[in-house]
This record gives sequence, C-alpha cells and structure tokens, in this order.
Amino acid sequence: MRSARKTAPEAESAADEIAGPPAPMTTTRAALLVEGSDRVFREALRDLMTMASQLQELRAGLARQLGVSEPEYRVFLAVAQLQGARGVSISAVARNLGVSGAFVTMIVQRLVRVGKVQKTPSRVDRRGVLLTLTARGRAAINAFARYPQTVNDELFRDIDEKEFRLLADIVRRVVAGGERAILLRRLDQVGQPDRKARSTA
Amino acid sequence: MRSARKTAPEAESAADEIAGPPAPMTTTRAALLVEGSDRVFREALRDLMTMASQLQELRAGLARQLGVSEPEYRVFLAVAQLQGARGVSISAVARNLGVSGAFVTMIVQRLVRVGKVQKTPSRVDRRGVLLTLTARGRAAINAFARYPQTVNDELFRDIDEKEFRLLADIVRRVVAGGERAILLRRLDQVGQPDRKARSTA
DNA sequence: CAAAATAGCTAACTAGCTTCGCTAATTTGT
DNA sequence: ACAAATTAGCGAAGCTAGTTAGCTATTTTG
Repeated sequence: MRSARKTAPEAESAADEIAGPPAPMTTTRAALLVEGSDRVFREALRDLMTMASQLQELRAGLARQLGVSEPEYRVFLAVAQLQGARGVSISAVARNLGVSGAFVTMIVQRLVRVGKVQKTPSRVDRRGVLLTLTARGRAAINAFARYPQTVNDELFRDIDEKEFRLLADIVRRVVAGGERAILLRRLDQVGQPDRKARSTA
Repeated sequence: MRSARKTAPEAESAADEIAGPPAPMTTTRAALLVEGSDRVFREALRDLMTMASQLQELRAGLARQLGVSEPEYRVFLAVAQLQGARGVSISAVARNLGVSGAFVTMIVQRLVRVGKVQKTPSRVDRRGVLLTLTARGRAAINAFARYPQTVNDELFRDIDEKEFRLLADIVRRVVAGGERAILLRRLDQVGQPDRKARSTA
C-alpha cells in the first residue's frame, strides 16, 4: 500500500461542492450520530481502516528490516511465540495466524532456507514436524527488538495511560460486536436460497 | 477471507504451557505497560488487527449481498459518494481510495458491464470521463442501505456516545502517530547503506 | 506553438493466499 | 487385528487484488 491520499483534497474539479443524492445513513444508532449526521461515524470508520493499513505498512517495514517478506515475518514471530520448549507444529501456526496449512508450509520452507527456523521431525508423531527458531533466528529477533519499540512508541506517542486503557477496552468490545455481526450475517445468509453453495462446508 | 480462528484456543498440544525464551518488549512507553508488562498492549494491538479484519470481512459480506466483489463495492460506494451532480473522474476515485488509476479503470469497466455505473465523456475535458451511478445503481444502493445499518449497529451495540467520541478522537491521533511512524521509518531507511536491494524481486 | 503534464486505457506482472489432490502416519470402530 | 477414517504436511495450480510500464489523446504552459 503506497501512501493513500497525498494532500490533494480535490474530489471534483474545484468549482462546485454539490451534494448529489442524499446517500443513505450507515447507522441508525443515535449514539453514533453527531448533529443528526453519520458523517463523523463514517470518518471514524475510515480512520479505523486507515489505522489498520498503517499498522500493516509498519509491519511490512519491520519485516523488511529483518530481511523477510511480511508473511514470513508473521510466521517467524508466531513460531517464536508458540515454540515453547519443544517447538510448534505447522498446523498450530496456521491456526494461530488464520491461514491455510499449505501456506505455512511454503513460508516455513523459505524461513528454513534462510536459516531462521528449524524443522525437526516429531518423535511422537512421525507425520508431524516441530518448528523452532535457530540460534540465528533468536539472535535476529533480539537484535531486532528495538525497532518495533520505536515504531510502537511513536504510534501511541499522544495517547496517555487512561486513553490507552479505554481504547483497549472499547476495541475489545467492538471485536465482540464484530463477532456478533459476522455471525448474524451468516445466519441471514442461510435464510437465502443459497447462492454459490460451494465449499466452506 | 474464510473465517480466521475458529474457537479452538489450542496452540500447542494440550499438556504443557511452557513459556519459552523471554521475548523482548514491544514498547517502552510506561503508559502502555500494565504491571510492567506489555501483555495488554500486545493484546490490544492484536484486537486492533482483528477488528480490522472483521471490518474487512463484513465489508466483503456486504459486497456479496450487493452481488459484487469487494473492490467493486468500494469503487461503487466511492462513486456514489463523490459523484455530486455531474459525476466524478476515475482519478478522483483512485485518489480517494488510495489505489492506482489503472485499477479503478478496470473495476469501473466491470461495474459498467453489470449496469451499476455509467461513464459519460466529460464535455469540458475530452480526455476525461465522468462516473455516475445508473438508475439501477441508485436503486441497488437504496434497497441495500439497511444492511450496512444493521451491521454497524450490531458492531457498536455496546458503545455509548461518550465512548464513541473518544474512540473517534483517539483513533484520529493514532492515525497521526501512524503517519509519523511511517515517515520515521522512511527516513531511517534512507540512512542505511541499502541492504539487499535485490532479493525476492 | 512546442514541450510538458494529465486522463485514461491495456497488458504484463507480482504477492499473498487458497483449493485440490496426494502420501504417509495415526486413530478409531468393530 | 485391521480396514476405514482422520490428520500432518507437501506440491502444484489457480485466484484475486493490486502494481508498474508504456501508449494515445488531450490539455496546459513557458
């Protein structure tokens, strides 16, 4: 993602600010409306999305610093975090990241090739494989630690403790709302005469 | 995106909860640490990411409801929102969405093919084109309006007005922090003697 | 009025991730 | 004990979202 808007707020030409058709509300909850308009709400939603892509971009930057692609970075961190004392399986990493096992397999191959991660066949299940960081991987992650720190510190520079806790709390509740909303959506869908029907089981 | 984590919090096997190596802090700001640990901070960051992908998933669901792909949906809404009285140019939509003009061109072609959007050559600039919703497009968006509403209402069901305003405010500041952080990162990069340059192409 | 900039288009390509189909090992039902 | 079903991992093929490069037609500008 290459920096969204530049600084050019010209949406039309430069002469008229015609509103066009009314455009329906995006929420009906009074608490989310400011002066009867959903404008602030839409902006907040957009900011949320912007923040999300910033976080992704920053993560991509950190990945580059470490010399790996973004998905490699995610898998690498997941292994670091989940390996415990014996190592972690491909499928556990896949579940943790919410991606397919086949994908983790591929990514891990690259990480092994560059010597950051190690695969040792599991002794208790000979189909399985246990992933651990190599010494080089651990060294990399330690040497690297200060970058996420500076990034995160800058990100939240203007947020004080009270705000942070509130943010954490609110976001947790919105995530819960998200789960509900997604579920609702699914149920709604089921009512429909089944379009696409395939896969997902 | 096919449903991330299910509900299975099993990361390893089921027997041990070994901690593994210490894992470096992800922030140094005291305001972000709870009891000297960055655990809450990391969780908040993860929640933020989760929320982002929920929003995306919900948007994808709305898109399907409308019978278009996700990027088509985004372009469609952007046109609806920016068209004003005369229509909006391809490049304005591209800027608004933060994607390349070429991409918008393609997406718009599909939307034109399915009759939701209209291209009329601009009379004042014969290179340009003005995008507007067709009658069918407008009808679609109106018939459709209640879906985003129910989704958004459910999403923020537990958030009251005060919290909403604070959230909007905090997020705005974090976005500003994100811009700073990204900039910093860029500057840092320039200082370095260009590592790797090639790789992965 | 020539040079540079701008709007849009097409084509070729990349990254990230999925599904499908396979093998080998494991678990389960009888 | 052993056939049937399941699970772990792998490779290949394919999909989607997006990009860049290069082109043409037009407009703006020194």
